[in-house]
Amino acid sequence: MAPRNDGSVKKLINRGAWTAEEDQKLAQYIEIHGAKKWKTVATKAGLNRCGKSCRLRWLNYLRPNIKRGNISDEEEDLILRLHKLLGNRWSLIAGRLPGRTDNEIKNYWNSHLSKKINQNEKKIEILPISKENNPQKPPNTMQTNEESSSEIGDAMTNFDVSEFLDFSIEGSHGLDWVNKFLELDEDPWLSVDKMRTL
DNA sequence: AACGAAGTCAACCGCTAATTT
DNA sequence: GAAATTAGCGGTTGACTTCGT
Repeated sequence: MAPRNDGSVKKLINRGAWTAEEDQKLAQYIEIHGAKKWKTVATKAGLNRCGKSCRLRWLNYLRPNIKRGNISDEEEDLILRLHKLLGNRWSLIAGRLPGRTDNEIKNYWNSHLSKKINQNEKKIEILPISKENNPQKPPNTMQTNEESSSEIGDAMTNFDVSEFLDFSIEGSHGLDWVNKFLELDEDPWLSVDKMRTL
């Protein structure tokens, strides 16, 4: 990505894509001094970048244990389900997917999953309403988060949000918690498997 | 092979919340 | 308690890549 030209002549702050040299400088500095006070990191590491940019680069790319590559089916399931529960709270969703960043999940959602859901919505719209299929709900229940608030509300009555958001709970990054919280989602109209087959 | 459209994703922006002075 | 600073979040942008014609 080429550096952007915002017309500023006061201070030539680097923008755009990071070079390998910048990455190395940032990683080395953080290894020694830790990842805090990003403004200081930017200057002390000898980076002609703003602190914000350094933080983002570290969190989304340089941080250890970053998982790179394709999102697995299991992870996709998780994202879909968590999004249903949490909405666009990407950092919370990312917190439940070890090695994945909020930015990555947000991008994945916008480029892959939102389309799938839209397609599914359209499919469901043209289906005739059938009590056999879903005696309790109309077919058009693949709604947005705003629209689904009542459903989320129902789910919320069955689980403790604060507990859900408490990352100190042992095993919160494992799969046990997934079972605990997401078994709630038994709605056949929202089956992730269904969406994947689209 | 050339071109435009669509998709992808790293990075930036603006805002709010939290923390420090 | 107020102001300043820092951290963090979600939305958006735009360069690059891939795909279709």
